[in-house]
Amino acid sequence: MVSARIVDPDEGPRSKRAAILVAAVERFGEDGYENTKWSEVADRVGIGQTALYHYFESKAHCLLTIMRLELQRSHDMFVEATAGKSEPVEELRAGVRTAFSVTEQEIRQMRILQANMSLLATPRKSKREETERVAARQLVQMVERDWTNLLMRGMSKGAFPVRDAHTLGLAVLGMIVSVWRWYRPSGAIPLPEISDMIEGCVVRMVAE
Amino acid sequence: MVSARIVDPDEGPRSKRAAILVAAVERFGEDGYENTKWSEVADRVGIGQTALYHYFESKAHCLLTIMRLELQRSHDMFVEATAGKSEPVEELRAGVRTAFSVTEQEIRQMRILQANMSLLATPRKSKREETERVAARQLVQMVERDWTNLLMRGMSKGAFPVRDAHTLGLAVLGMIVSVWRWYRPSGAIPLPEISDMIEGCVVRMVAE
DNA sequence: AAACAACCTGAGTTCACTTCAGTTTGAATG
DNA sequence: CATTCAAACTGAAGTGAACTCAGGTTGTTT
Repeated sequence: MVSARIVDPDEGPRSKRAAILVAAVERFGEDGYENTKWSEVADRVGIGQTALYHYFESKAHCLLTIMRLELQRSHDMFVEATAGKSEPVEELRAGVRTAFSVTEQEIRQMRILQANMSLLATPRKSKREETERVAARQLVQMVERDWTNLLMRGMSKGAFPVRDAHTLGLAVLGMIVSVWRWYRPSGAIPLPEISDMIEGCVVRMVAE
Repeated sequence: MVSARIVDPDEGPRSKRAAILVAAVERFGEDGYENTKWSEVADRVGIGQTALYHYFESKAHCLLTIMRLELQRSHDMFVEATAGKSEPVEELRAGVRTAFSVTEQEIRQMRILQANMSLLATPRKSKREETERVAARQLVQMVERDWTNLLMRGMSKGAFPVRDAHTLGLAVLGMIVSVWRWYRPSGAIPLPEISDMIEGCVVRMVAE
């Protein structure tokens, strides 16, 4: 089940939290966060608008939760995919490939994450929102460090020419995530082709 | 003068349009569009909130205008910088270098553009907003075509290996503009260094 | 069946953006 | 110098979507 990913452990049996997150991902992903009325999400779940506040402190709190969960997933997938690879170039390729091994739901989550990244910059007034924001921010840094560390390992092993690993990592990551700004499943180019193209680009950028 | 760039030809002598745009770029660029109150922009210019509506139909109309102007500038600079270069690799390098030859005001404009790109996806209700949106959208496509055409020229001349020029162009462009998400003039790495790093990455990506 | 927490609701509030119904300013004209 | 006119501006009122409040309902647990 698609929603299984975004179920948190400590939820009551009649909780609609997961359903709200799924509905919000759909609406925020298709029409954008600002363009989506919070009450539309309630309608889609089949509850009144005010019931949403039983689960999330605000519309922004829901958005931040979606972003945090997606960042957590991205980080976990990266670690899982690159673990146990001894050859730096293979590790690099694996990192790129997992970034594009995603379901349609996850594509929407990536799109939401990219479109609202700047939300993580400024502090939130309410406590629960701020908690999610800080968590998301740390995960962003963790993902950046994932890439930086991968590059540094390759450089120290002599597999990659020595360059500023941090800036190079941000460039690689920036190129990968920029895809979610324009890619649509209905588009002309299938995702595996894009993945191969980016993989080649990243290898040439880093290893030559 | 910095504001000279964003003065339109047909303005009365006491018009505050340019001053509003400058103030809006500052505020939207520092705190973000959503985080900035429209009335704060009025305060900074030294007029009442309602006076803003003499120049812009809405807060969004002002934002779209800023984005359109920045896209126009980016396109014009690209064309100017790459014209007359006969060597594809030199043309490529020139394209990257001009992308990073920017003032602090222009950095803020790029940041605003990147952060609110998704606004261009859905139609606007009011006429003047929609006009700006469509113009901005066409300029985005023009900038994408600028890069695609540059790459195709290099491929047909045999200077670059043949690849899908459109996807490759989007990847190059995506990597370049992703810098404006994290770069701050106060940061540790100076912009010329970042420019050199990206220039090298792009050349390896495209020409090898 | 009593108690309790989880879950939900309609009515009302707030805040920023926006509209309205005019007023002021200053340059051009007779 | 007075008149005219459009550009520029204003305070007060309106709007809509996010949010709060003061309770009501439901299902589980003891």
